Amino acid sequence: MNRSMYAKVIVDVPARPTNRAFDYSIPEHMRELVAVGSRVGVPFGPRTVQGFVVELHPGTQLDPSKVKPIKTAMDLQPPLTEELVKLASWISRTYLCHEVTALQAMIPGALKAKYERHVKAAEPGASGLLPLLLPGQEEILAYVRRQETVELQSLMDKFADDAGLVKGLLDEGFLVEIQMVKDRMSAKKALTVFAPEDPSQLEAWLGELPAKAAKQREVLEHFIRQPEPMKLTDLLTELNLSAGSVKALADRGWLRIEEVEVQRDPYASRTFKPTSPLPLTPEQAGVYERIRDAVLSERQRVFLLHGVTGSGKTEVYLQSIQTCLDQGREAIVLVPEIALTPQMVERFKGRFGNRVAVLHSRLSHGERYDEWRKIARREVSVVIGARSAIFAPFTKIGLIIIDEEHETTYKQEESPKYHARDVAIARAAEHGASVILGSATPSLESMYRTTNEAAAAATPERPAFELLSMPSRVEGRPLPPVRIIDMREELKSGNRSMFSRDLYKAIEERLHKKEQIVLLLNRRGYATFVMCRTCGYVADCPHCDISLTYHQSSRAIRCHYCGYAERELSLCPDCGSEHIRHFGTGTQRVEEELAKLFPGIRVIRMDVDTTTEKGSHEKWLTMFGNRQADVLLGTQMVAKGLDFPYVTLVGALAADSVLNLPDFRAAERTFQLLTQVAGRAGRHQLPGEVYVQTYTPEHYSIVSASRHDYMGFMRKEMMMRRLHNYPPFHRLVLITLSHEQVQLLIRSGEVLAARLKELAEDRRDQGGELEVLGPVASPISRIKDRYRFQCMIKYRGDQDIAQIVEQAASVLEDAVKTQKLTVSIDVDPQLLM
DNA sequence: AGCACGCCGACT
DNA sequence: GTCGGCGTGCTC
Repeated sequence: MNRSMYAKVIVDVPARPTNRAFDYSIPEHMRELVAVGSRVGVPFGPRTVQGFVVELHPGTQLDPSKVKPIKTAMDLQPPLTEELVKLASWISRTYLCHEVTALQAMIPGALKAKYERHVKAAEPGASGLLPLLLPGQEEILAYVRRQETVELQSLMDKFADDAGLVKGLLDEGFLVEIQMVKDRMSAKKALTVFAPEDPSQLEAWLGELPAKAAKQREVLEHFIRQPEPMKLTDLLTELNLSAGSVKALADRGWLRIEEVEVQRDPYASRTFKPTSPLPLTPEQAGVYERIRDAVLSERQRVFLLHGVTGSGKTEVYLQSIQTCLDQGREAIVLVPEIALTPQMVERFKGRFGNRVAVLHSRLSHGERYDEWRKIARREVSVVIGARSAIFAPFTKIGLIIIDEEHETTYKQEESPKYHARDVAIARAAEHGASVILGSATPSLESMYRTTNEAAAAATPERPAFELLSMPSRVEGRPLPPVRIIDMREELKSGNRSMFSRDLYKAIEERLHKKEQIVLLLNRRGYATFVMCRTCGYVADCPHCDISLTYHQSSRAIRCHYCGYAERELSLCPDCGSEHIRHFGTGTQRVEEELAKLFPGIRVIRMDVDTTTEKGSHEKWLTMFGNRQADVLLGTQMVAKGLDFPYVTLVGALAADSVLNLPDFRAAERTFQLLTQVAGRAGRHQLPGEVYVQTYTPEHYSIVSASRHDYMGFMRKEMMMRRLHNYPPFHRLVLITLSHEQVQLLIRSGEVLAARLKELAEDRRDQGGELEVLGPVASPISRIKDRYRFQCMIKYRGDQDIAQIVEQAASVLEDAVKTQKLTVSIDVDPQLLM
């Protein structure tokens, strides 16, 4: 039997006309290496590109003479499972991205293709070429001959002035091009020494050694004592010898030296204290039993676990995972990047030991790749990680947990703009797995899906959720009392400081009692904007539509969108006045103020400016945990998941900072943030207290948060959303156009909106609810010198929105191609910026 | 996305 | 007459 085989390949060319599978034949010798999910190098037009095999067929619809063979097979084992390949197609249809973009998102960065173009000199006289060389070409050719092969780019760089000559040599065949598609990184390998299978042989050989070969003798004796394979470098250091002696033994065939893959284990040097399951409270037990039954049923079930902060959700997760593992299945746990702290990792490693792989953005390329390989080889059965860990290449998933499910980090802001929650539900359907969405403040979208109304409209694609509740904290500790402080009153009484009198007193008291304080201010830098008091000039970013933020430490004003920075202003660039003032308060300024008000106070500031360095996040938290600081001051990142027993005071310095954002979710975000940060206080023996400073003390999000009243907030917010046709009642698609020229942008926006409105009209005639808003300038109307306009589609139910959006977007195809207009489509956007 | 092919202006 | 500009169209 010698029937040919064909592969359908999605090539790594993210463009509309190439967003489909291309057929390739599989050469005989590659049959074993090419499977669904493999990466292959394929000829595509005049070049070679990487692609993913998505189907295998015994035949092809095309004229077989047009079908080219696959050039290289890049993997021994396909990095993607068939299920993931299918999922990529679902993602591309659901979120309107190129299929290859979805596939790329599923593999670690280390496996992203790296294209290399090399050249070598042609065989002299091979084709009877006459040496008709231009001046200078001889020199280039000689250079290439000396190097054997040269990377094309480096050759071009070296002979930059004569790029045309290089091209000429290539065209006329004096130079031959070799294209390579390579991994960006391969597994780390180490030479490893192996003893023979039968160790008694070593004893015999020991006698055969010449008397003077003392070092070789030592090596043999070592392997008699310890026959396990050993890394060559370790062996050399341990026995203090040179590689020669080991090689001599290998040459005799007594020992074997081989390259073996080694793993970079970021947690290798750490030991984790094993923990055993804790006894569950009746409340936890009730929830756990529901989940256990669902996991054992091997059917897709989605639970929304609403548990107040400190109700012991993590223990329920751990025991549910245990059930899943006992069944021989695997589990994925997603946590927000920021919550992926050593505290969290420790709990999982402590319970499941080396069956856990950890994936987060702070790992190096190589470390991340190695953790991923452990998953691919099924050496682990639990993955804990940030958003992209949802693509863990497991084959028998029993349980997927998304902790803090309301967090916006689960929505990827770049293409593919997927939501990990929806991907989790889709994977669960394939695996017959259960999903737990856990939160103290569930998103309205998830909460809505536990209602009867949603259940009635449920489809296999969008199943209804089951609500589980844990309303009490473990050991009956009360939620801390929350005091709302009206900052308008403070101002009236002449207090212009960022600390209200009550908060000031409370801080003083904690310092006295040697207890700890967490302060939240959702704004980094020193001041929000810089203004001249004489003429009103405000320092704006020259590339974005946003004011510059003053940073005390670098004495610079910076743009938080594009990174533009300039030196602080001493004189107004417009009027030359010296009256430059910094308005608004950022974390840096609070830090300074604390030092002034409470001499000797020890403050740890945590924001993106102090936590970019690898391991810094952990370092600060460890310091705070060891009570080496009195105050932990920071942005959102201090609100999540931290658990320190001596924290008895939490202060939210500007509760309305999020509330005033131009986003329909502003109230929800405010409620979530306040609830989360309040949950940091009084988690252990010492009772806690929370102060919320605000200029809008009557707003329902702030009042509800102060009463720990999620249900009250949720009902009120649901009403608002229903009234304005916002999610969860309607769904959204945001289309953002950007271009350097406003005029072209406005024109394109109008063309797009007109087409959308036409299509919406048709749809409404058929009974669909769908409205089109815009075009309007985006809230941030310019970023990095590009203006931005947006259109929004609000629609109801399970309409096929993809079709409409694609049809409408196609009217811009010309402008995209010829004018460099960019179109970005965001299905279910989380941010409307 | 690249890259080649193809059709019109300023040069030997 | 040729070199080279970048508009147009295809890639199994």
